[in-house]
Amino acid sequence: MRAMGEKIRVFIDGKAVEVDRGTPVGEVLKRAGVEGAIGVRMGGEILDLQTPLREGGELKPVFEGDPESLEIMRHSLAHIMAQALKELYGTEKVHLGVGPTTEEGFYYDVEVEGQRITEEDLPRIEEKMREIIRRDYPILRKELSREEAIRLFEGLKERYKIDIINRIPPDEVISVYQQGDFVDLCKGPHLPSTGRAGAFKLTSVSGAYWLGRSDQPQLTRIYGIAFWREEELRERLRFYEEAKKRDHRKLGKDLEFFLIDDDVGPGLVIWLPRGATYRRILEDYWKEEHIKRGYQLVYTPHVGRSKLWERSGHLEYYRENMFPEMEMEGEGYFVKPMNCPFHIAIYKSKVRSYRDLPFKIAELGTVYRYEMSGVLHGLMRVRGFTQDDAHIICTPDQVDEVIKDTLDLALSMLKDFGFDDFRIYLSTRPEYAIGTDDQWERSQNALRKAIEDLGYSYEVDEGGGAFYGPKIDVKIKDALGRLWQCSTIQFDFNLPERFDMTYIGPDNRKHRPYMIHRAILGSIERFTGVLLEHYGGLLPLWLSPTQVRVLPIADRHLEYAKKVFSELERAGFRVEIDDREERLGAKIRDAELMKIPYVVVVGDKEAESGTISVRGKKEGSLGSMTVDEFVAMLRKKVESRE
RNA sequence: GCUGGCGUAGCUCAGUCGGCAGAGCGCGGGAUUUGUAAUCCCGUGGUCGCGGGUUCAAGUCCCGCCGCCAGCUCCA
Repeated sequence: MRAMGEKIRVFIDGKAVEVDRGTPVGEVLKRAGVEGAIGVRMGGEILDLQTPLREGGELKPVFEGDPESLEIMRHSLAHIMAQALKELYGTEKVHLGVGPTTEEGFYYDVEVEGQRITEEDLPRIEEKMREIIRRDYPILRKELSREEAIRLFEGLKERYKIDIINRIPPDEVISVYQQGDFVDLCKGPHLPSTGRAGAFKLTSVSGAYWLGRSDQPQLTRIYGIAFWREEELRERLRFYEEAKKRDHRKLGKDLEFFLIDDDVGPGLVIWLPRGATYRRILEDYWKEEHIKRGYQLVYTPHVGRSKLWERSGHLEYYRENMFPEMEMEGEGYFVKPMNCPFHIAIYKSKVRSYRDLPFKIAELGTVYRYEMSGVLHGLMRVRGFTQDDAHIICTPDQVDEVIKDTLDLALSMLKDFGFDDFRIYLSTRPEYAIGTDDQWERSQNALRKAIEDLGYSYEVDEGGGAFYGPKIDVKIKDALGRLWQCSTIQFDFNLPERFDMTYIGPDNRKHRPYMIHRAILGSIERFTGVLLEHYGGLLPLWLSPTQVRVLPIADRHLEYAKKVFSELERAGFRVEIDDREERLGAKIRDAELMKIPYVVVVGDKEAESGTISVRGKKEGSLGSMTVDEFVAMLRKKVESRE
């Protein structure tokens, strides 16, 4: 394999070294006088010390603690876990799938014959892993021919590994890594020895399909997280504990925002008075912003005739996501999974001139979709939800302007809610697509230009668009850092054709318009879930269902409390009064637990001087002030959406 | 839908080996009139998710279903 005598040049920290082609990276580093590295970065690739260097180039040594080093260490931990499983359950009983790294750790997909691995087994597996780490096996790399590799893994009864080998392109090197008597098919990179592994913990067990396909067998996926230092690991575990408290499902219950009732049905949300108050404020704001931007607001029905969904193509392409058909007077109806056909009916109700475009209609449209029971998740993934939907119909010339305006609206609304950490994705033409090249090019350019003009960075999902058009998605993070799609701006070259939508141009002839679907919050439900987690339940003042709670200290202060209460109410705030016979401490505690932004305490002192004592959930005690001063402070915060 | 785990009072949870279904909070009544995160006393509250089975006896063991949780697959 190694062509003797052939030299390659590498550069390390600006220093040039000449070595034989095929010299292991570790040897190369030693030659360059670099010590203590556990691998190198070469271009986009991370290579470990065991890997023979095939080409010259720039090498960046990777040391413990570098971000790339975690990748190497976590990868080795996956192998150590696999070895532990083999030792615990028998080499021939454990069949390995894949064992990659994740953002915080690693997992391995395995099949253990005749055994069910549960979370109770994890401590035992961890113990065995620590033992393997203590044994400090050197981790050796070997390169094999395809035949040798297949023979090796047939002997080990590793059917999934053979499956992988058969998928490796013919020109790629097949490598295995060995530690002790454990051998695994693997590209690497790995630590020099098992003893170098850092702090880890196995966190959960779940099922995962082989190759990610539901027609393939399901393996057991064991997850772990890993860091170099014990302290970092503990901090991460603490973060998960904290995140549990921020879970919108818990907050939704504690703060009395919403309810999902078993008798009503899974994935169907009931908005309780406090949640409904918040939602009303949100919807009012949403409507105002849309009217400002020239949208017309509409309402459309929740069901529509089967033949409408036939024409729209939903029955052909979307039926498995729809609630089943119902029948009435010999006619079929479906509950709507989308609002588009209704909005199109509005567009088509009149002859439209180019002078009427862009035509922008918006609706908080409640749709119902069948989602598999296993995917339902609080407010984030439900079966009935309200999209903040809009459709924009415009001429080809207006596309740039329309998209820019739409993206600007989307991002400025997200910012009003306090989100500035979002990710923007541009999805382009897939292999199978309808529409002309000109349409695709024009719309993809419009999308790209809008993002760039507004000065945002984005990722391109090449070929990730729908068959009927390209799109921009904006995703925001929940408490655990999981991304949820909220905003979407999507071209549609399909429906205008299907519904024969037209406008009359300046040439007095019919033309086909461009149509854009878009949602900004995505759905009120999901957005609320993300918002609750983002703020840990303490919503900004303008969105808080109760903004102020007035707490009289004793019965005799009730009259003055009521006066303060009505002054605040008259000033336009959402106020409550806690007139229970409880101690102040208890009333404060309850207000804190309900995450009420401000409480106003009134007792003898305040009644006498005509003031109030203010305590903010975030700020703590703010001392005494007049109601007018307090109102001015609140107004400022509401206006700035603080 | 799949794999694994879980389901006990309105909420959070305990219930050992199969042997009388519990606590705190809440809620109702009473006492207390209170100054920045829980006042005290008394009372109230159960189809142990649903249905079947084993057993003298099932919250507990077995089977089926429903729901929830984690992940897979899929999506706003």
